[in-house]
Amino acid sequence: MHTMEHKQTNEELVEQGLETLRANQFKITQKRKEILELFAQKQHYMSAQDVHEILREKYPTMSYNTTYRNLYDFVECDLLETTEYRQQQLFKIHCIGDHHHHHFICTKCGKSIPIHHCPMHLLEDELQGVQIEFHRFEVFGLCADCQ
Amino acid sequence: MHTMEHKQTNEELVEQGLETLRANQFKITQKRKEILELFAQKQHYMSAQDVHEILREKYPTMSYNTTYRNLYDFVECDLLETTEYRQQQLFKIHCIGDHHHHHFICTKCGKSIPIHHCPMHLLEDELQGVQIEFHRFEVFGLCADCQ
DNA sequence: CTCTTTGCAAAACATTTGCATGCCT
DNA sequence: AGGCATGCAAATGTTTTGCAAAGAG
Repeated sequence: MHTMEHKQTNEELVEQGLETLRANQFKITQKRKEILELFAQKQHYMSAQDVHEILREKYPTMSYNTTYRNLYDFVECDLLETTEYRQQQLFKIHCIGDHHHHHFICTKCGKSIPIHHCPMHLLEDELQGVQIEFHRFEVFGLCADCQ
Repeated sequence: MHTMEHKQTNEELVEQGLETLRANQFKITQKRKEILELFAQKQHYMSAQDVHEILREKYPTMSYNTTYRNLYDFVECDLLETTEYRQQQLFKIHCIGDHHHHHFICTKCGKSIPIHHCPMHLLEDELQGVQIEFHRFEVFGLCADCQ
């Protein structure tokens, strides 16, 4: 069935990510793999600092810059999606193949829960004459584990 | 008719703002009036820098800090509402009495257009067990004047 | 071997705080 | 007069850039 969606394993997510990087002329480095693995494993929104601290555990010499630049490169490739919260950019893996949706985001741990209602189609009449670039719809609060 | 809403004039908006400040034990200064007048007049989203530059035209000695602190105080009083865009906090006057709504925001000039559809009530079933703090729904793009 | 990636360092930028002076009430 | 508001200056924190050395293909 074409509507049947396959739940991706971490390895598959990482492999798809590497494939995307290759397709975009990026070289495959151990650190890039590590970043992908982290995001495949922990599908929460994380700041560049968060990500960097975790990677430092494994690569104590890794510079913040490497983390930072890779995150933004990954966003360019659509491997990651971002949001901003309290003047910080937060990153999360972008599930390939998932249809358009939004998120509940835990303000404490970054956990995200998909929200499948999107109100965009209701606004065509309200927004005549403007040229829409993008929209964001996010619900913030505490997830069950953080209350 | 109780659904008839009165379109507020700039003066009324400013007067209401001053009243709110008094109610919150803030003193009325010329600069605070000026900030309120600016927001009453130009109901766009503006950064602290934007606001400050405009105020500097009238008060060349005014410090950025005064602008900054007043903006955040006004947010505390619910005189202004905020959003963040490209790592910057943007401020807009909060229309007292207006019912809950969201905005289209022009990425070039900050113009905002109200959107009256809010999808929050549709998500109760999707978001069980979480404690919602707030939500944001914003559509970004170019307004008719900026295309 | 070539071009990309990385580490180190520092610049840029917005936010935020401390303190002395000035102003509203 | 008393306490809040302002100006000045500097600290903070994240983002962003430059350049030389190291690594992937």
